[in-house]
Amino acid sequence: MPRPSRESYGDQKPPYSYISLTAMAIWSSPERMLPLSEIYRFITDRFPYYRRNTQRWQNSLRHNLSFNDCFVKVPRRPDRPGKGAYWTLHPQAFDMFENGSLLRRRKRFKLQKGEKDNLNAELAALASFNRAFLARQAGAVPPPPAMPTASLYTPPMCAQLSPEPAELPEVAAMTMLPRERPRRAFTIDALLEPDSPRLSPSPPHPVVTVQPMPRLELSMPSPYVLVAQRYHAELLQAAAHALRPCYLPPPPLPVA
DNA sequence: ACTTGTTTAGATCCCC
DNA sequence: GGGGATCTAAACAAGT
Repeated sequence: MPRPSRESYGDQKPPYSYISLTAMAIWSSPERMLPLSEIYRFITDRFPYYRRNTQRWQNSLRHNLSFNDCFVKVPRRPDRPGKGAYWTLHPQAFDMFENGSLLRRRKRFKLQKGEKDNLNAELAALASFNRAFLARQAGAVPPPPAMPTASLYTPPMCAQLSPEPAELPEVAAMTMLPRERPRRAFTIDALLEPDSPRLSPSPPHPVVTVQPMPRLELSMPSPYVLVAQRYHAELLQAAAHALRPCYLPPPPLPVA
């Protein structure tokens, strides 16, 4: 399929890849994770170009989410039912943009086979936990299985959890499309700089300030779970609260 | 029925 | 020119 010329973004199309746009959307959320529909909304809110031909670019975006290891699908919390999972960025993936630039990736982010297997196993276990949680809420007998992995809850990892979500950079006014490719670093935080009224007339050019990319500790174990950890912790709290009378300890199973 | 997610395929763009 | 990154299209399965 013919790809639009690189120059064609000049009139409308932003110079950012779908990966970049998705990363922006995810990064803009308080929990650093969003369902697909919210990612769509982020993009259409800020880039009028994407209000057209939605089927085309949304298909591409979904393809990117699935295809690229830099995006991690986190099962929904049982107390937040809805369609589709949440999507988050693999923390190590922040390193894949040159100098934090969203314009072009330095290198495709690829998990090692083992890493990917572990990740999938943990997320599958989490999804399984959620199903059991829901079943139990619905009155089913079997208690939720043990939480997915020790790695998520071992003290060193728990100690890294911040009590509150990381500060949210306000969503930037990004409704105006650049006429030419910016020549300076284009970081997620720069894009998400302090808000301005979203529906007010856009400035003639986007205001882009250069800020250092947040450097993440790449040495931390299971780095993808920074978001999932908080998610799990909340899940446990919710479970303990909602099911206190019967959740701890689980009733003994009837002996057949 | 519609949305979400996965996979495959083929094309262009861009850096080396 | 080769190879990686990106874009687009399409088919299909699964979930809501």
